[in-house]
Amino acid sequence: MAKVEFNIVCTLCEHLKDSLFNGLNPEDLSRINNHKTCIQYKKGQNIFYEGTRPTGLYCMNGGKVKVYKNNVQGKEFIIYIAKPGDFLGYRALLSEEFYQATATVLEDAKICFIPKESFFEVLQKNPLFMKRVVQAVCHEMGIMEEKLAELAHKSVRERLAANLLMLKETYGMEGDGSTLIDLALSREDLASIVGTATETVIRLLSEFKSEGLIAFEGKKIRVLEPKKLAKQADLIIA
Amino acid sequence: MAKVEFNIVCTLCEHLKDSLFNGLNPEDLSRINNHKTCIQYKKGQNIFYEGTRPTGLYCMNGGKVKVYKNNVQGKEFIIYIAKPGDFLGYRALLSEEFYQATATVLEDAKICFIPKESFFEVLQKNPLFMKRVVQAVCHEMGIMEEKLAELAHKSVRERLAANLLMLKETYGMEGDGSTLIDLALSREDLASIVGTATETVIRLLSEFKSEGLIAFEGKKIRVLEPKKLAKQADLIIA
DNA sequence: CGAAAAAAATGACTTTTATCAGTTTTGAGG
DNA sequence: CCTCAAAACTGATAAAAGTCATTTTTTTCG
Repeated sequence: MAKVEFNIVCTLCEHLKDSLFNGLNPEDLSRINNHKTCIQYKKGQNIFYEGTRPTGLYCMNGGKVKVYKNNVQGKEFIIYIAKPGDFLGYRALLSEEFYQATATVLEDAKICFIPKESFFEVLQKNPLFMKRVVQAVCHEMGIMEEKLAELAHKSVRERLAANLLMLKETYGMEGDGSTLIDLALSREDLASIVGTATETVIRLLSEFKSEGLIAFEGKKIRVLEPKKLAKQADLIIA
Repeated sequence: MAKVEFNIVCTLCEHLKDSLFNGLNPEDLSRINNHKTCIQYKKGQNIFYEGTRPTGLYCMNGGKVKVYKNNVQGKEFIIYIAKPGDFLGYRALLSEEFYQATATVLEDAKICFIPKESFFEVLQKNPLFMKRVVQAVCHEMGIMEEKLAELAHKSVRERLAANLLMLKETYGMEGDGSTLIDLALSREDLASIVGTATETVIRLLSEFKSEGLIAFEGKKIRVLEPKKLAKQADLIIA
């Protein structure tokens, strides 16, 4: 598949406000802008592969990308799902290690690539930017600690409920008193997020549906009763 | 319990070489040194609590400390075990959030406390130090991603084997062709590391023992057959 | 539009692991 | 050295979740 480039100026990027680049001085932003390459990806294309060396930073301008690890049997575990404004692959870049995960496009995406050198230059010149990146990384790490504990001690039902609420927070679109999770996830992907088998997710989703907690809307899920879902997630009873 | 202080000079600290402070210029190291408070803790004492705000950085000079989260039912999940030279509580400090975990002494410990201001001052003045901290945080995050995937898709037996090998790498003491894990962990703590029930750990450990993979030495575990243990962990067969 | 492939769903069955209840062993402190 | 409590261990049982096989539905694309 040929790479389809597109063009955009960082200062005019509609997602700048959601990005770590927000607040960067014009000079540094233009340095980023002048060195970046912007590419359009189709669903299913890979951005980077586990085991390869990062050569720069990806910055999401559109679409959704899953970042996941494959285990020996080929089972996926999705670490996170990147949306416009998010950085992609910065962990391995900053620790100067190989990628430990693979990134694949879930919904057609526009992604800008900033070469390692330009990113590091701006990072080193700009302590405030560095501080914000560090804060973001450490915040991210806190989320992972949370996930670890959740994975260790919660049931699949609880984890599914918790993850639906999390997806609702991040990708939710409000509408007629409920929230649509604006993310076309397959049951298999949802299972890879929760850390369980596809069949189990299917069964639990239909339970949640018959209990009136959620509804299906095409490939998407609508959260009808977030509070009841939270009860399922929090093990208040069990 | 009264706090027992002790005194040590950073430049003479035997664990400096294992620490992120290693390579710091004398001026900055003396700034750290002049502002630190060093305290001795007994087994069972807490260093900090989940939900409180960090006021500085802890730097381990002796002993072992577990950092863990409690779930609703009071079940622990141990995120990591800190040893001399390690920083403690830097994640929440850097992201300027509350502690998300609690730290409790496993083996009598000597820990130096560096006030937030001094740490940040050195961090901001010293880009190279900042870079090393960022690298360390990002490396740590990679380990967590690994753990997440492991927790999601490996069986308890596999996880126990993997964690024994990990503990061997970090706390191992070589001796007569095998390695002693120099860490007095209760079965309960080991279960909290693996993310399972105490009884399950006990059963699996005695299986590993009867298969000749490990041996018990007082409260400690000796790894006899790391390769066979790795086979158990890696799901090469299953 | 229609055929083929992919995804979702359902059912039966098995395995893993948690839980509970009880016993034995160990270790700390008087 | 003895007592008591905590930790380690054992066994039985139940629940949760994975796996496999099969069907139904949806999607893709020639």
